[in-house]
Amino acid sequence: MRLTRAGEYAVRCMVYLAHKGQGVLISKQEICERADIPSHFLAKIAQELAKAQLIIIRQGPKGGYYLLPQPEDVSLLQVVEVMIGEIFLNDCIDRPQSCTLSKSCSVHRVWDKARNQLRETLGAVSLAELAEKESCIPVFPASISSSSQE
Amino acid sequence: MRLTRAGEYAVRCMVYLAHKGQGVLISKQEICERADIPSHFLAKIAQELAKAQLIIIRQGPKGGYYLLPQPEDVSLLQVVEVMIGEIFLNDCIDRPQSCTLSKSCSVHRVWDKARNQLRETLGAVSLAELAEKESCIPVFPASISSSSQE
DNA sequence: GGTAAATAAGATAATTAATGTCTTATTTAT
DNA sequence: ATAAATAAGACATTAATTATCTTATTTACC
Repeated sequence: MRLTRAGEYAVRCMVYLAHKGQGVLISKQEICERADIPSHFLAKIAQELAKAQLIIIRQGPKGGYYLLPQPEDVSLLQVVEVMIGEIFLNDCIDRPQSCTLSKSCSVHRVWDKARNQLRETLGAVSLAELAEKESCIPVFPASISSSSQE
Repeated sequence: MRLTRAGEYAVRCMVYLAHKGQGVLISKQEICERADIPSHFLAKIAQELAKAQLIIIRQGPKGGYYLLPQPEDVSLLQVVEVMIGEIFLNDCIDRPQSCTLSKSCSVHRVWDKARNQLRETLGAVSLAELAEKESCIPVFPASISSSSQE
């Protein structure tokens, strides 16, 4: 019951972009190096983020990614669920038919509550808040090392 | 980010035993059939529950399992964590060294809060509560079908 | 337009975790 | 002593995750 690497990488990428500001194009390479994400892995992650309309991908030289919505308008929950799918915690919440009683099942109700709380907590915080405070993702506008990964 | 089958089975098994009452010996076969758990899989799960002092295993003819503590004294969280390990949600919570700033990282703080909430919710409900109310685990003292799984 | 830089897209491989099964050993009621 | 019941651990299968590789496409710049 843990966030996947892909989910973790997506969060890092999004926080990094949010820190740079909405619409600011950043090269994939810079993101990889700064947020410590394997280059090809980020490519796949970015595709999903783009499909979900969270970023825009620009190809070609001077290409890269930029944040599509305002950082205030994207929650941590959104980013996480784009990557790992909707959070359910327990199978019987996802597929009510897997459990005959669902609605009146005491165990079911606990998982339902836990799930709602979790989604609420992750949904209450925006990329803007995450980016404006100090975080593990190094964002200072320093020079990028020239050791490419690609 | 979902409870494993093993975790789900463990909960079913424990709720079933709790419904029967502390100290009441129930055959493994009965539990398997009623809670719909593959027999050999339950064997492994039971070993972990026993190691964690949640049940006692009796071998031999007329053997089976019974609840060691009072149902009031076992939380859903305990059962779940015996099976899947301590819940962390995010790697950086489990291993603070995986993230340089940990304490002051804004992302870290959200996961920490979410984790605490989740563990609190699961920790607040006991097997006694789960067993006394209606649940998906069929517990009525009916006859067991004679079609053995073993 | 041509070229090179940058990312896309999808296939594939490697790794790890989860699930389930099988075999042999041990315990215990009768 | 025997048979019933579970233990313990090895093994197999499946699925998910993570990562990489190859080929294709886009686009800035000459």
